Amino acid sequence: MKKAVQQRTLETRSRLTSVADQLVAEKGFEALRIEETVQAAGVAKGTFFAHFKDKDELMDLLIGQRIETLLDRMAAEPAPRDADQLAQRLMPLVELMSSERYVFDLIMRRSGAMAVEEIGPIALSFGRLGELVGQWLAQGAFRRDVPIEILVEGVEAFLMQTLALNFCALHKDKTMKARLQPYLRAWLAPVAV
Amino acid sequence: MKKAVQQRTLETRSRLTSVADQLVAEKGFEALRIEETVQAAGVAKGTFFAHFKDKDELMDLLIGQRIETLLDRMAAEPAPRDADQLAQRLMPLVELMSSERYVFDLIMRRSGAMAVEEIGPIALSFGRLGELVGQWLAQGAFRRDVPIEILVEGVEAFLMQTLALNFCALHKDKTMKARLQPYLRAWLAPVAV
DNA sequence: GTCAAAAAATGACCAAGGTCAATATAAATT
DNA sequence: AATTTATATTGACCTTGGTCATTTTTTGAC
Repeated sequence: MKKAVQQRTLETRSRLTSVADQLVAEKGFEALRIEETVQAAGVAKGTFFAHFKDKDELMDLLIGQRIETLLDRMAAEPAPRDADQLAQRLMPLVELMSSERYVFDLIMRRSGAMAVEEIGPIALSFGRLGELVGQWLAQGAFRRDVPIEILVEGVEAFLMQTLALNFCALHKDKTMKARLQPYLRAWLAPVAV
Repeated sequence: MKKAVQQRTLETRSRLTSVADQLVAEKGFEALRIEETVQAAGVAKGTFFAHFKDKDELMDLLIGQRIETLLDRMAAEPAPRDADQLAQRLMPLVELMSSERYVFDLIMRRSGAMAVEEIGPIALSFGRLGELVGQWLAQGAFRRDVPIEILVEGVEAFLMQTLALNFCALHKDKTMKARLQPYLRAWLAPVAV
């Protein structure tokens, strides 16, 4: 049996991703061009597509990394105890996702995977986010009349709604925190039984 | 003052849209090609882009028309009186939006407009949907502790969540109605005060 | 060290959306 | 009817993501 993956492969791949990450840092995700990336990395275009299925897969990786970093920080702090604290805790993620329309669209496309083998970094990080939020909801003063799993999905739904409205001319007046808070309050408040 | 718009213009535009609509009916939205469309309509490619800013704008029009048709039917029936009836009423829309991944993505991109002059058929139809749902919520046995506007946005958020999960391998088991219902029950149920 | 097979890299090429200077047509003016 | 001006159409060309047969490099076996 031969060695499955060569050293060269790892180097090329890491060169591609780091170059791309650098270019994104300079000019944003939207502006990244594959041609530019491969030139800067010193490889041919075809090489790129031997390493990544398509442009989205690279973007998935780059954005997924950033989400993971945010999740690390979010998980390190003590659990939020009410809806407003939860909204507050989610703000770094909101900020990343609203930094560019392109980023939001890509996350929408990739946060759920059509097939198991398609699960990428973003989908994984959203799975992790769901677990984290689930733990918080189990601890704090939140409603208990609905399965936590459903509550978590609702939080994700409102997160997306907040972002979608952010890219909408008619709703530019409010800050995103001010938009997310009332949703989460109404969704998560303990219910008198 | 000169006649602003020529007869020829209307004819060309209508030929383009009807040909495209036909092609979509045959092969789906995803498979529509501009080149194919202009050939079938007997015009040059440039002509298409003199009539539509880009491919999305044509798709917006075609999908917007279908949504309007659904809304006509939905509005004609008596108001749903609880969350389950509301979920039921929304099913035709869910079905359209889940017919193709492409359709869902386009609606996500276009249901809110970045600028007022960008408001297209889909954004208009979603405005109309919001008003319709608002009227229903004002009539039925729904919670009153939250402004109706927020409730409506929540319904839209859960609609999108339901569809997003539908295109997700991990959640293929449930029907979309079965997924939408618990969200709307938990979101809209009257609250003891 | 040599050789065969597997893995990786290459770049010409393709697909499909989108642009624009040039051209053709229609409408208003004389 | 001729002329001018606004509007509509054209198609060659551009951009950019993506493909694939061919070539180069690496690796394991002898």
